[in-house]
Amino acid sequence: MTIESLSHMPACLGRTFYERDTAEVARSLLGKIFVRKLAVPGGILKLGGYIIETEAYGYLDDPASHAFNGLRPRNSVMFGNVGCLYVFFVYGKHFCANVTARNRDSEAGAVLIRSILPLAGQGKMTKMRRYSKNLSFGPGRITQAMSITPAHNGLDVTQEASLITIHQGQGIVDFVTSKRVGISRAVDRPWRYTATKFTSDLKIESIPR
DNA sequence: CGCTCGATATTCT
DNA sequence: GAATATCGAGCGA
Repeated sequence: MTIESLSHMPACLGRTFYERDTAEVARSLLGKIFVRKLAVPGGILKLGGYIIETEAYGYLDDPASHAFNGLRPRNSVMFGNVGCLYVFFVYGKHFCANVTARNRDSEAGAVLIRSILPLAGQGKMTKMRRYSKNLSFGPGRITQAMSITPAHNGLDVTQEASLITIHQGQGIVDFVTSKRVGISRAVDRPWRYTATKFTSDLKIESIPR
């Protein structure tokens, strides 16, 4: 199955979807459809794809989380409403996109969107990337391919009218859990989730690096 | 294929 | 001053 256009999408996921344990939301986001509406001459172009890799970042229980040391200018969105986009700048060069999520007992948390399997707008994403055919496997590559910047920090992804939304997808039939990458603290937490098979006949051989 | 390294803003020590 | 939720170039095999 392939989706040529994203013009007939189910309603985007509501607030309550993100009001659960951060790790549970991270796992649940696998197979959902991430949509970026891009203003182009003549209308709106939809870029989108299946979320196939995520990581959960908590609060006081997670020394690797930006929120661990408390509220700062950069991480303030992690302490705000759930279902909002948290975009941050890393290594002086790249942006990473997260969605805030936590249960009612926690005060901060977010899910890093690490990889997306493109379904629509591949041509535009290729132009945005320019230097690589790897469109959207890796958090920095996703933000470049879909033109996501700190200008979108705090965006509410549960509102249909938002430039970035997340929708119900086909679901997945299998995924693997592993350790998070690119961190040096709390390295043993199994809070990375990678889809390995979808309910449709889509095939994911492996995520190229 | 794998390894090393530069870029360089924000935060931490 | 050091580390960092990354990526891609340059190198050798």
